[in-house]
This record gives sequence, structure tokens and C-alpha cells, in this order.
Amino acid sequence: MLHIIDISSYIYRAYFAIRDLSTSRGFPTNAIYGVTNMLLKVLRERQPTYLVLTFDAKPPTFRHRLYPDYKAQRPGMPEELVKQLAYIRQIIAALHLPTLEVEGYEADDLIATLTRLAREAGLTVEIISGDKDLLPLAGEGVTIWDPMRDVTYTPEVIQEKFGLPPAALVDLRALTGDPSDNIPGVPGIGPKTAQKLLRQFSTLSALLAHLPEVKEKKLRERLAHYQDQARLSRRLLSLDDQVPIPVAVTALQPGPWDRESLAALFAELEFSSLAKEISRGQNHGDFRAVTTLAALQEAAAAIRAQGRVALCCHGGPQHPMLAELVGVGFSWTEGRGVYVPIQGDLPSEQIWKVLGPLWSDPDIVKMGPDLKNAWIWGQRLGYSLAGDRGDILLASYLLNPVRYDQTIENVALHYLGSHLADPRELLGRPTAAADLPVEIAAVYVGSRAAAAWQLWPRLEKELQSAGLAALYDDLELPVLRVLAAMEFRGIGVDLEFLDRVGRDLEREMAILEQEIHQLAGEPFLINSPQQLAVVLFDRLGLPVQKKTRGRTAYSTDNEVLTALAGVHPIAAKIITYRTLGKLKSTYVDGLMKQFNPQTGRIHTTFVQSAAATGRLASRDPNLQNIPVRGEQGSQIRQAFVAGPGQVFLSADYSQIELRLLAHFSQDPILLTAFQAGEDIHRQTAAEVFGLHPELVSSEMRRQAKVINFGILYGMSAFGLAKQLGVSQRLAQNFIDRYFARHSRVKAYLEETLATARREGWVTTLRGRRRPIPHLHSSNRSLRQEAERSAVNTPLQGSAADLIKEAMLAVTARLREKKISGQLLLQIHDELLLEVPQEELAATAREVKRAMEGLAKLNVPLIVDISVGKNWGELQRWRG
DNA sequence: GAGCCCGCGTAC
DNA sequence: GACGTACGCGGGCTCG
Repeated sequence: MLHIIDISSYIYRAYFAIRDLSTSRGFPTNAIYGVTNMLLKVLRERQPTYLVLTFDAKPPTFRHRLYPDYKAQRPGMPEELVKQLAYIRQIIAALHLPTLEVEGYEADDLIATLTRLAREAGLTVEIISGDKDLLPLAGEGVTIWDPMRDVTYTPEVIQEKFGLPPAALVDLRALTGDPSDNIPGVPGIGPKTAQKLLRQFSTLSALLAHLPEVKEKKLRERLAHYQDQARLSRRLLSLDDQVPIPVAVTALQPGPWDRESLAALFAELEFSSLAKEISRGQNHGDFRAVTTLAALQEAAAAIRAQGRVALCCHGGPQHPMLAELVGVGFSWTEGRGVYVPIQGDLPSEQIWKVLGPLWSDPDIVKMGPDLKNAWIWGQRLGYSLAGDRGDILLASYLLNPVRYDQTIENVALHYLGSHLADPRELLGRPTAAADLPVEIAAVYVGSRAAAAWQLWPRLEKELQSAGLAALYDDLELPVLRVLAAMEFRGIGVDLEFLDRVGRDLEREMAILEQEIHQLAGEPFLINSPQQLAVVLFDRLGLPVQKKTRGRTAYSTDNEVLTALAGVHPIAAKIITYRTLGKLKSTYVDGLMKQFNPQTGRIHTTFVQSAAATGRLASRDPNLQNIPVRGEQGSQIRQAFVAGPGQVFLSADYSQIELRLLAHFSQDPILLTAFQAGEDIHRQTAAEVFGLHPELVSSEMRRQAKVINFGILYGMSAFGLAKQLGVSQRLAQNFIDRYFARHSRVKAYLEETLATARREGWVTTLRGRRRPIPHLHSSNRSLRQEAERSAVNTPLQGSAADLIKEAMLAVTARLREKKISGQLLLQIHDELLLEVPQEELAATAREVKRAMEGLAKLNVPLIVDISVGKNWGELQRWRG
């Protein structure tokens, strides 16, 4: 049997049938999804031997020449659909499905011709279509199936449904016409009349030849008057089964799937269910648990002989400084891995006697999904990881920081097309690491090690060809080691102090809660924006300020409450309550939960493969957003304390993004200002307010600071006006004056955009790349968002490059000078170190030199140093 | 009860 | 709709 899929019509149908399907980044995928689903369903249910997908050729076709108005009223294909076509073609190619497209012909004609040829070759035919135009083709050995509705049309079904044989359907529509295709037909004749006429005369030509036999006068005259038009309609509707087809129907056989490409496409399109479907039955491999010393030694010898190994540590969900190591997976052969349970029958000392030397052998090259994790776990047990080389998530991140969340599952799916099963799938229920049966853990961990083994050579090659190898080798991989040491060290926290702060907050909140409920006249959850909105806007009848984004709910955010503060006393109390609640839940409680009693410190996780710009992220807890403003905020910072005899040293880059803007734009005024050590915000204020710098008030300087940040973020006059509380007109005036004065900045931002539009990505100082996919989107807000990312990323990302270099420079410098200070945290433009009191002066000097001396920009890099016993009370250091 | 989204708020 | 990059909380909803 030959299966002919009328793919063009399904593309349209899927597009209009499925609404609102798009990737998390807004790329529409409704048509791609619908079509792919349909194709997989056909393949699954029909397992076709012969199959072809027919496409419409681009107009004009012979019908247009016959009748210029043919389909003339059809609007062009929607842009949101056009952009999906390339993906559909790629998926079809990866499924290895034969396609057919012949210039000058519509898909319907190809289908008619293919049907004839297949029948002549002795094949039966199933036409897969939802389009009624094809029903006339039904006949002996030819059926039509609509998989979306799961309806099959045979001649009998058609006779039943339309009261006419299939062939008569063309004549039927020639009489009734079809407004959707601009087929004129005979005006005034509908389906009922047409059906009656055709029952009597069988065909249109017979009808027209025997017009006098039509009894009703009106109808007869009408037919006579419009008979040419009916004949034309008939010709437009009749399918041409004589299209020159360049292949034999028996050559139309589907080939094997290209699972790798499919997986990559599905990952990109975020079709996780389809990804799972195509990888079903994949992920085979040989993953065994090592339970005897002999087997462990054998594995170690094999790894040593191979000289390379992929490793994957398996432990609880907490930080490796706290969780128990449950086991380690190793892979050094494709598709195979071993799993060494640490808490099994073999004593862990015996295990590490074998594993330790491998771990620390620089000549055994290591790769893995997360080498920082492995580094920390090893260090905690007394074995320094050496030979660390291939971090899968890091490499994948550099190749495309925004494609998907960087997980070994996603990367394996993208590059290998293999689905890594999680405990839920392996065991049928979600299970904690430590509770997995050892043979299941062997598969779970071993398959991840094996994926890393297979992925690294591939990723290494891709880094090379993308020009990202140096970024990986010289910046990111060394930074990974520094981060591992920082996490390992952790930061001291005064738990009692924090607890006291928490109790104070609780007390204050309880009072406020009472007062707020009193003012509201009823108790309610102040933390529920939903309930709060009811209280404020229904019960108290306060004026609604704005709605929340996307939804129809009334916003209760700080801006709204601030506006209401002049109207009702409840507003100010809610603001305070919110502030205190945030500190209590996120910071006091959140931090206390993360305290590690074994080390007396908090160990964050720095995520090197998260932020699209190249910045780090910090989590569990996030130590990059500890409050700094306000009395209460400062209290939280004060809970972070240096160890006995030590102090904190904070080194932060001054105005690093504005300096990078000066460097990239070569704006002479910015360059001069930074070279002369001017106060940049004061200078901006002088420019936009048209004053001498000495006459700039602190309020003007504050406003100028907002303007400067706005430039970095691509802010509009609207946003600036809102932020400054001035009219949009005035805000636009500020922006105009800024750009008039800094024409090079304007030119630079425009060049950045132009390059991004041309290349599809933006780059940073050290060659980091971020794709910017929506610069040509027809969706305005999506496009503008892309534009803001495009102008901000080179600045934010280059700053990220520099602070990472600074981490390496500081580490190297201190080691070189035999200074024992250690990095604890990186907060985007700031490094926090813990330093012995007596080495403070030397450390401050060396850190400042290392950081300021690392890049040759056209402006100086300035580092401000401050020191203190805790993080909340740092004092400026003047060396 | 787990998992997800939303609204909101903290940092740079 | 309107300012870039993150993470995490409580509420509330869905799903099993």
C-alpha cells in the first residue's frame, strides 16, 4: 500500500487548530507540533512500506493561468506559520520521509497522479488528508483517512454521507462553488439543489447537455446563463492526474530515523513528550555495580590503561559539603559504565584506596556532567581531583547558553539523541538518591557517566569550530576550579545572631499583622496578593492603580502601595510587613536551613552554566542577593562573619559596565571622564541638565544615575519617566540630550544591534556568544525584548568575563605572593575574600593590583576595597 | 502532597 | 508593552 500524506493541508490545519503553543522563549511551535504529532501517529499506526508527503508548489499553478482570481481572496500565509516551515522540513528530513513537490502543481494533483500510478503498479492507496477536495479520488483500492478525526472515507462512506458517488463530488462543487477557493459555481445553487440535479443527470456535462429537461424555469435559466462559469469551475476543481512525477512510486520508502537530529530539534522546540517518544527503547547500555574489591581493581586498571574516564558522583540533593556520597559512576567505553556504591559491602576506605590515586592522577583525563561537584566531593574525602578536563554542562553552555536548561539529560538528548531515564522512570516512582536499589543506581549514574564519555569529544570539537576553545580552556575551566574551592570553603555565619534577627522580625511582624487586620476589618493572608487585592480594592475601596502583567488581577506591588500610602494608613504598614516578611522567610529562615553544622558555614552552589550573559548564578542559598540596603537588610549581612583572627575583604569594580561602554563605543567624552577619574553620574547630570558639574545637586546626580543604568539596559522614555517620576516628554528630552552629547554611544548601540541582526548573536570581550533569536520577530514586544538583550549582553557579559579573569588573577597572585587569603564569594562586580588580619595590607594591595591590571581597556579599571569583621559593616580601605 | 505558575522582592 | 541578568518565597492551582 502507498500512503500519501497531504502535508501542506495539515500544516495549515495544525496551525489553526492548536492555539498558543510556543517555546518558553516565545517561538511559535503550534504547527510544528501538530504536524509532527500527526506524522508520528501515521507512522505508528500504519508502519508504511511506501509513503510520500506531498507539498503544494508555489503559485502560480495552471489553475491561476486558467482563472486569475483562483484563490485570490486567500490571505498570505501568516508570518507565525512561515517561520515554522523550516523546522517542519527539518523534522521530515530527520524522519527520512520521502517528499514530493512539482513546480506548477498543487499537492492535490500530485496525489491524483500518485494514486493513478500506484494503482497501475498494483498498489492500494491510502490518502491521508483532512481536505474534502480529495474525496473524489476514493474508489477501488483507494481510501482517504483523516488521522486527526480518525475517519476513513471509502466510496461507500461517501455515497452514504453525500448521497452521491465520489466522482460526482467534483460536479457538485462545480455547481455550488466554493468561496474559500474563489470557485464561482452557479450562483443560487446550493448543495441540496446540486445533489438533486446530479442524482438525476449523474454528471455536470450530462446536465448541461440536457438542460431543457430541467423542470424549474428559474433554475434552468440560471444554469443556462452560468453554464460557462460552471464549466470553468469544473476545470478548476478537477484534479490533474498526469503530473510528470520524477520518481517511481515503489521508490517512495521511508528510511531510518535520524534520532540525533530529531532529539536536537525536539529539545530546541521543547517537545519533551515527543522527545521521549522517539527515544523510547533507546538508552541501552551495560551498567553494572562493582561490589567486590577484585572487580573494582579491574575497573581501575582498565581506566588507567585507557588514560581517560568520565565520572559522575551520586549523592543526596544537598551540597556536596553536606550530603553523603552514595556512589560514583565511571565510563571509559561507549555505552558502558560501572557504578561503585560507596556505602555497600565494600568498606569505603578500601574503595578510596583504589579510587583515590585515580582521582588525583593528572595523567588520567577526567570528564563528567559536573566536575565542580566531583572536585568538592573528592576534596572533602581528601582526594584532590586532577586531570579535570571536560565539563559537559559548561561546554554545552558556552556553545549555546540559552537553548535549554543545562542538564546532562538535555545535553545528551540534544547531541546524542538519547534519553536518560530518571529514577521515576527506572523504578516507577520518584526516589531519593540514597534509596535507589544498587542495580538501578548503576543504570542511573552509569548512563550519565557514559553520556559524558560520549559527549566530551563531540563538545570539544564543537568548541574548537565555534572559536570557543580558548574561552573554555583559559577562562571557564580554571574558574570552575576556583569556584569549587570557594564552595568548599563556604562562608561563616553567626547562627545565634541570625536567629535573634529572626525573632525581632517575627515580633515586629506580629504587631503589624494585628494592625493591618484591624485596619482591614478582618483577618486575611497579607502575603496573598489575591486576598490583599480584595481587601484594598473591594473592601476598602482604594483606587486601583494598575493590573498585573498578563492577568486581569489588580496589582498590589510596592509601587501601588506607595501610591496608596497617601490615601490610607494600611498601605505603609503592608509595605513594611512585606519587607520584614521577605527578610524573615528568604533570608533568616532560608539561610538557617542551609547552614552546615559540620563546617559551621554556609556553602552556596555557584552555577556556571545558568545566566545567558555569562554571569554566575548562586543558589541554595543564593548569596548574590543578600540585602544591602536598609537597617534590617544590613542586619542580615552582619550575620556573615569572618573566622577568628580573620577579616573580610571586599573588592569591587567601580562602574565596570559603564567603563566597558566607554571602551566599546570609544565615546571621547566617556573615555576622558573615566581617564580623568571623574564622577560619571555627576558628569552625566551636568550634561543632561545643562549645568556645571559643581552645580549638580545630589537629586540630579541620582537621576543621572538612573539614566546611565537605563542606557545599559536599553530603557525607553516610558520606563525612564516612570522610574524618575517625570513626564515622558522630559524623559525623552534627557535621552535626546544624552545621545546628542554621546553620539558614539548611540552609534555603538546601533552597530551592536545591526551586527546582532546580521549574525544572529552577540559577543563579549572574551568571545562569549549569546544567540539573539527574535530580532526579526513580527511580535513587537518579543522583538524589542530581543533588542534590549542584544545591547545589554555585550556589556553585562564582558563584565562577567572580566570578573572571572579577576578571580583567576587574584588566586594566582595570592598564591604567588604566598598570601593565604581565600576567595569566598563573587557577586558580579565584587569579590569577597577572607583574610588573616595580619596579612590584610598586603592582601588588599595585591588584590587591587591583580584586578586593576588584568585588561588593557581604553579606560582604567578601578577597584574599591573595603574590609571588616562582618559583611554588613565593611569600611573603605585606604592603603 | 508534589510540582508548577504567579506575583512579588532581593541583588548586581 | 515599556529595564538587563539572576534566585527564592508564599499562595494557589492542578494532578494523582
